[in-house]
Amino acid sequence: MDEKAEIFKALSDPTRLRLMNIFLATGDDLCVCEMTDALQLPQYQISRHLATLRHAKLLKTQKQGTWTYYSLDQSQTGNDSLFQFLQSYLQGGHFDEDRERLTQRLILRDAGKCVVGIVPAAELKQMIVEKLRQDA
Amino acid sequence: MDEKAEIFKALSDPTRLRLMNIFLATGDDLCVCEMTDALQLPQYQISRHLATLRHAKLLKTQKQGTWTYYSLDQSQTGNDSLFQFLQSYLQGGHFDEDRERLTQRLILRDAGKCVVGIVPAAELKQMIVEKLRQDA
DNA sequence: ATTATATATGCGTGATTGCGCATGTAAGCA
DNA sequence: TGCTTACATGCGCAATCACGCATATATAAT
Repeated sequence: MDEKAEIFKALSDPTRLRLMNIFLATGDDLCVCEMTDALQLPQYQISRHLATLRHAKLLKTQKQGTWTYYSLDQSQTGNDSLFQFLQSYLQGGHFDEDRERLTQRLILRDAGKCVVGIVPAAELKQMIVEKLRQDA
Repeated sequence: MDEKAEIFKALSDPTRLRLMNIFLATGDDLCVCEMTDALQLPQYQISRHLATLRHAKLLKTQKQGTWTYYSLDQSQTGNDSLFQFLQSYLQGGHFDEDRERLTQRLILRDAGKCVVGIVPAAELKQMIVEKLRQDA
């Protein structure tokens, strides 16, 4: 009971809901810099909120060199039904814009992995153009 | 988005989860004294938490004389799916005990309505016996 | 009118929360 | 070894929260 309350407390912040929405949208692993770019918030803020979600056992982490990948923690009992509910429940607001920015940002990945840190919003489009040219 | 966060914040407290569980269990209207007896907490605490849930538009109220009946607010968009999720999500812990105490307490109703205020736990069983004798 | 009852709320307190700023840690690279 | 990069965290502050205690409000009953 207290445990459930802790989970809802973790979901009781707009930034953390935006983070959860992003994970539910991709179903993929994401590193901190990608989420920082998607939500357009200071890195330390993203880090803190991710830690909160991890302590609530909604997310899990996996380190790969300097990069830390976060993803939905499917191992916890009840999380599956929670995630399924959230996926349909989180709509409207700025959720869609976050998803769009994330989609853009993920183009910069190489072989499915993040290869750059935080990208200033002003430089993203140019970098995407270069990336697409390289791939061709 | 902020609105959704507010809803989860309303759900981020053990006592409020117990209250929601009780409403989901009965689907019925309940007055403050009945919930006070079911959760075995001070009246002012129940009142405060109910106000929080009402402000989050999870519950609505309806006055009948001195009694105030609370019930699930089905009119808000998204609440239906939320309630459906919660009903299966809230299990175990002390949720079941609350439901049992509520079932007992509801026996004291007359024609489906509450007719007594807060009943000290020590007196409940005796009152139920009398009530059942009257009904027969 | 007065009293009793059902519910709500003002107030003070200790605890928690989110933010901003700065810095710490750890891994990769020159 | 030293520098850069990705991420985490200590600290102080202002805001919010839940509780306990007492009291206010409102309706009903005598």
